Amino acid sequence: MTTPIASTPFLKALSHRDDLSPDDLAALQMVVGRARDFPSGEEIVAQGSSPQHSCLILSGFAARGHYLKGGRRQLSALHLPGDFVDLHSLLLKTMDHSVISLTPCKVAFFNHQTLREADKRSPHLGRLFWMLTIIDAAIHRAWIVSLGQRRAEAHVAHFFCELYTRLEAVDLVNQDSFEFPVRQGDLADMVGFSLVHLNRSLQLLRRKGLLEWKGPLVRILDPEALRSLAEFDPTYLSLQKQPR
Amino acid sequence: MTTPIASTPFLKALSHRDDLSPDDLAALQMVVGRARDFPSGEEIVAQGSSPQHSCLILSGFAARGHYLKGGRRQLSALHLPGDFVDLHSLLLKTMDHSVISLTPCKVAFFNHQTLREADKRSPHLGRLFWMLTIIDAAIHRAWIVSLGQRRAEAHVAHFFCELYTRLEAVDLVNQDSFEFPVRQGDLADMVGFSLVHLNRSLQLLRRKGLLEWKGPLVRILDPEALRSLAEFDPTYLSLQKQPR
DNA sequence: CGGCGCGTTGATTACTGTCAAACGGTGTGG
DNA sequence: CCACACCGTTTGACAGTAATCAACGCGCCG
Repeated sequence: MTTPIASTPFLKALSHRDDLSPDDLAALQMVVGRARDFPSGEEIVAQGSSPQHSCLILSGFAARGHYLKGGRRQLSALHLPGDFVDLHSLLLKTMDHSVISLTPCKVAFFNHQTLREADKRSPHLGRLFWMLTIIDAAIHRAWIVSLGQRRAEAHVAHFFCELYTRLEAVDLVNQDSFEFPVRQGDLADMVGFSLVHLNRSLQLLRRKGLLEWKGPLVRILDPEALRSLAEFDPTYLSLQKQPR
Repeated sequence: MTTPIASTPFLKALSHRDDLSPDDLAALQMVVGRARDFPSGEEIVAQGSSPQHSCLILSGFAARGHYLKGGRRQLSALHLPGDFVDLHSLLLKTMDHSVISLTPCKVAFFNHQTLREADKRSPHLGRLFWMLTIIDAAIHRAWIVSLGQRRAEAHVAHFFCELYTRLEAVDLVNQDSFEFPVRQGDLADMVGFSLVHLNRSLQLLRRKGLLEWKGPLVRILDPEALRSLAEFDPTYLSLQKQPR
């Protein structure tokens, strides 16, 4: 089974940042990869491996996982549909972490060699790939700020502001709500505190009427208050169309 | 005043990761930039600005700073001699954070246009630039893991393991010691805890005989114990020569 | 109906932050 | 040469946030 790289959310993510020339699109067309389904909680890319492919999330949520002794775990990134998850394995050779599915996921794999050829054909497209990895780094920095400086409630608020904004960019938001069928334990491992404490932080936000999270559905009830509580500034997501 | 990009530590950092072809070196030669001195505590690149240049640390220590309301601040990265600090501004347009000097710094600035031309002349060199930004991202993830999962003592230990390894890669380590003339308050803002608590964590490490830090000089007394305490695995620094 | 996975709650402990003051080295001026 | 001010480090006491341990609730499925 084969799918064009032009998965809808991926194209949306790109075209939010820059215009795609016919050349870019042509180069994109030549990059096709096999798609594969993963159940929830599966390892998509293994820590320590040296992938020959980079993967793109077509649907579902995935994360980067770092495992420590004593069973502790930190998730250093959340990836959503349209995210080119491990472009960096193109240059880094050996994975220092693993990529896991947090929900059932459909994932497309792209051969590194093919990606290099696409880059040669359209250097501009190559720069856009570079840009995607740089935006990932910017998101990492935002997480570092939350982890280091925000207390639990504001940290969680910031997380949802980011999620809301990123999902909006790939048209996965409906009015004020979106699907987020992730377990609280996984979110706890992203924000770096215990499940119990995360749960209590969520309740604070709920009781203040800022958001709702029932089953798989999140509703952002008061985006403005949420942003203000989190001191959220979306600049780092680079959601502006500009020549790159 | 003008300096070749071929600052010694920068070349060392690159050649630790891959061989440089004559073409790469030629392309590197054409990229020259003005060097400038900054006193300690100065803003090198301002948050919110849209730089036309990317900067490379020739000497001294710099950091990325994120400022929040209430005077809180998080430093999301530490940069040492040879680090190409804001290559990402080439693609991101507007800075979501600032770059500041933690010590007196000599910094070289490289015009974006020139960098693009060098990339065109040597796509391999361009890939190496990309790689550098990807390694920065890997370091960010390592910091996220420390912030989220390690308690103070291990977090600081991990910080010094990383610092030691990165400085070694640019020949700035002498036996078991290196210069690190940074204030504890700045380090506290990197690891995300209060100055008082950082100070106490340092004392733990000292009392255990793992390291010494007097004035500007750090001595790693027991690297093995330090690594073990921190669960430090240098894979993420990609210090292996491989075709990229 | 029982078991299971996930969410929620309570009680207690431990870690980290905050406030405030003291200490020590260094540079300047009388 | 000493007093003094300044900056960064260190210490002490206390408050507050988050982790841990353990149990309970609840919906879903066999």
